[in-house]
Formats: sequence, structure tokens, C-alpha cells
Amino acid sequence: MRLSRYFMPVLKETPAEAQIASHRLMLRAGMIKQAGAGIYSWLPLGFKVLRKIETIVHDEQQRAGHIPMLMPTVQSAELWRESGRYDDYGKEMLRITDRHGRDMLYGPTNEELITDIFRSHVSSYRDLPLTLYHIQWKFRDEVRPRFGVMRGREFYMKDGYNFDVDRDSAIHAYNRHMVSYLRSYERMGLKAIPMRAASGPIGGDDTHEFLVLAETGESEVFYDAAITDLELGTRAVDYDDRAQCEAIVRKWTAPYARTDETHDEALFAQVPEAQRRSSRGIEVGQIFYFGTKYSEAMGATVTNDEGQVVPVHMGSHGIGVSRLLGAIIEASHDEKGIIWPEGVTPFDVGIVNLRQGDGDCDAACEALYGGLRAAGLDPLYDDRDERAGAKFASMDLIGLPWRITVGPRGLKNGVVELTSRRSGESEEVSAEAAIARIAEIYGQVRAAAMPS
RNA sequence: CGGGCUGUAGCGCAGCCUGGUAGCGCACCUGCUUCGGGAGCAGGGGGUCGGAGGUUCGAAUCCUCUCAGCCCGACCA
Repeated sequence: MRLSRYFMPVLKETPAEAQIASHRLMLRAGMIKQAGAGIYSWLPLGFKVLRKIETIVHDEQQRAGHIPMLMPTVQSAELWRESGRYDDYGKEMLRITDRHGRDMLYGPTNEELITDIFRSHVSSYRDLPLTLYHIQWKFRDEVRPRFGVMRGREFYMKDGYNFDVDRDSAIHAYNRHMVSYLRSYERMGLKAIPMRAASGPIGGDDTHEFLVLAETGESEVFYDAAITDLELGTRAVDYDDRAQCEAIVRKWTAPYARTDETHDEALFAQVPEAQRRSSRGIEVGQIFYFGTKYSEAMGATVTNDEGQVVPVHMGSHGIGVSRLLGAIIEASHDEKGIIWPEGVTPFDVGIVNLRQGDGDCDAACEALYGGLRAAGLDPLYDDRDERAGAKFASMDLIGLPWRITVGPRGLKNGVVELTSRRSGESEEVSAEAAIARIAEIYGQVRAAAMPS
């Protein structure tokens, strides 16, 4: 993309309403525009990152054998009356009346709909196990939305639901989700720690929350430092292999890691003192096993292999897709701006032309731009008629992980400058070498996306 | 939902107390110079002051109502 033809309204000054880094930076980088309290338009740059995160989630869910679908945002109140949650949910649920006076609602979650779909079409244990998920906009009428997309009223979320014939099979679904979530977060460049959590209104005994460590997190967390060293990496995982999934879950849940809701001082005291950590965390996902709570209430049953009609065992699992943008920025920024991990960056690399209008510089930049695109990369070429300082400041602000700087000084020696946003380190290389290097870096990122 | 606060140009703000017909910086447009970390000079465009009502000769400024947004707390993915 050529910046002169793109729409990226960056702000030099910080809008008054933004309190935390991610909100401030998303507004300044021209990623979002507030449309109302807790409601945002996603401008091109923000939309691009949102799509990248969404794609990673889709990849990893499908790799784990989970099936994508799409349920509506607006739902009828009928099903919610059946589950008893129409009254329970309270003012957080946005209620709407249609022209016929029917009670409708903008969905805050989808257990009712999915259970209805399931009971309409599945009646035998032979159709199990089944895990369906979707990524859809939700609305919760928060009393006090704040922190930009971290706590909006409208938010984009992946929610999935597993249906299993018995507890063991449902626990395997739980484990599968944990592994797929760990891999998803790693691909986004995040360290998200699974922590034993309280179940809240959704119910269920087994539940873990995934937390990204950040000063601005809403939860206080306590953990054994050993857990931050764990890495899934690119190892092949057979999601049908119960023992393998269970082993990974056991490893990731062995070190102490809890939020303040479930924190146990006595247990924490058993962690070697040098490894005890307390911090704040941003919740970016949660998985639940809740047994037959919804299936019993709504009659979601199957006939098992002994001919008995039994309620199915269910679990639900969520990832806050829109919230993740905020979380990633909270975990990865500096005073100049955002620092995107390669896995989610809106553009792979930025090209800064220091002397726009200079024949040699323009030609070199065009060649670089074409070469990067030919290599399957997605560069952002700052071809605006701006001074160097302004271009550098914009690039730093929007946080592309790599920058190639082209100026008359370097061109005289046949080199361009390749700079890492994260480390700030630069090296002078030929244009060809820069392309090769960027291609190599993203080759690894793309490899992680390939099914194992 | 309790407490506090703010709406004046695209953004950040001053003016309001002590009414007299709107200003600064950035951004934007034109020209010249500049050109490796948000350039300089000159010229220019843009707002009727969130909305409604009231007081007054006169309201951004005073009063009433209303809408929107923000902050602290409680709550929450």
C-alpha cells in the first residue's frame, strides 16, 4: 500500500479522553474512532489488525478440529426466557423491541442459540463429539465502558461450544481448547498465562482464564515465574490424542497461577520465594466446562450407546478478539508508539523515502516496493511529500516491526537501512538483501500458520 | 448505580467569575526557502460557542431544562 493513497489519519496530539496507552495509541495511529460510549468504528489500519487476529483464531480453532459457523447478533427473547437468563441477565443485556412489539435483544453471548441448534439437529451419540464456534459482534451494556476497545460495550469475540457424550470426552474438549488457545496467543506474540479462575454467571467447575501481564490489567494475578518460560513453539500437536493434550495442559497448569478471585495464600507460599510474582493482567480468553447445566435446562439430549436418553456435556470457550488489540499494545509499546509482533502487524514492513521527488530515491523505493510485493509481502510505502522526521514519527507510532529507510546518502553507497522497531537497531544492506531478510522473517511467521 | 467533571474550528486548549458579537497552538490550502527524526517565513480558509428555553438593549459568558462524553468507585470478556 502506498501511504499517499491510504486512509490513516494519525494524530499528533492525544485526544483528551484516552487514559491508557493502548487507547491513546489506537486513536493516535488512526486505528479506531469512537462512535459512542464503548462503541468504535474500525478505521483501515485497526480493521487490518482485527482481521489478522481473527484469522489466527480461525486457523487454530480449525486446526483443533472445531467447526466455524455464524450466529446472528440480534436474537429473539424466547430462547432466553426458556433458559431463564432473560430475567437473570439484567441491565447488561441490550433489549430491543421490533415493530410488532416482540422482545428482541442484541446478543451478549450465544449459549441459548447454539443449544437450540444442537437439539434441533443432533440426537445420537454417534454425532458426537462436536465443537462449533463463531466469531461475532456482541453487546454488553456496561455501566461504565472505558479503556477504548479493552472494555467497550460492543466487542468482537470468538465463542465456541463443545458437545460431548460424557465427562471424559468433554474434558478432552477442554484440554484441546487450552492447547489451541496457547498456540493462538503465541502466534500473536503474546505471553498469555492460563490461570485458575472463578466460574461466574456461566457456571461450571473447571475454568481457566488467560491473562496477559500488563500494568493496566483489571485483575490482580499471582503466579510462579516458571510458567512464563513455557513455550509451545511450533511442535506438532495431534488434537485427537487425549494423552498428548492432557500432558500439555498438565504442564501449563502445574505452576501456581491464579487471579485474585481464586488466589490461595497457603498454596502460593509453597512456591519458592524467588519465583513468586504478583502483577496485573488483562483477561483475553476463558474456557469452561459446565457439564449439563444448559443441556438439562433446554433439553439438549442424545441417545447413548445403551439406548438411554442423556443430557450432553458442554463447555464454552471465548477469546476477546477486539480486546486483544488493546492487550497486545499494552504489552508491546514504548514512548514513541506501538510495537507490533510480526504475527499481527497491519503491514509487514514500512518503506520510508527520505527524499520524495528525488529521481534516485523514488526509483529505489519503487523497486523495493515491487520486490517486497513480488516476494509475497505486504509493505507500506510512505510516499508522502513529508520530511524525514514526520515519516519516522508516523512509522514509529503505527509500529510496523521493520522499516526500510531509503535516502540519497545510502543510495550513493548502494545500501538502504533496515531497522527493527523493537530493538531500534539498524543495519545497512543492499535492497536485495533487505527484501531477502524480510522474506525470511515472515517465512517463519507464515510457517506457523500452516497446519501441522 | 453512587460521587465528581467537561462540551468553544479536525485535534489540544484559552475566553465564562467581572455579558458588548470569538482567540491561540497543531492540522488544512497557496507561494518561496528547506529537506536523515513531527521545518521556517509570508499569505489564506474554516467555528455562532452540544441542544432547547429564559433573563437582558445585547448571552460563549447569567438562569432552567435537556443531550452527549469523560474521570473515581462498585461491576464486568
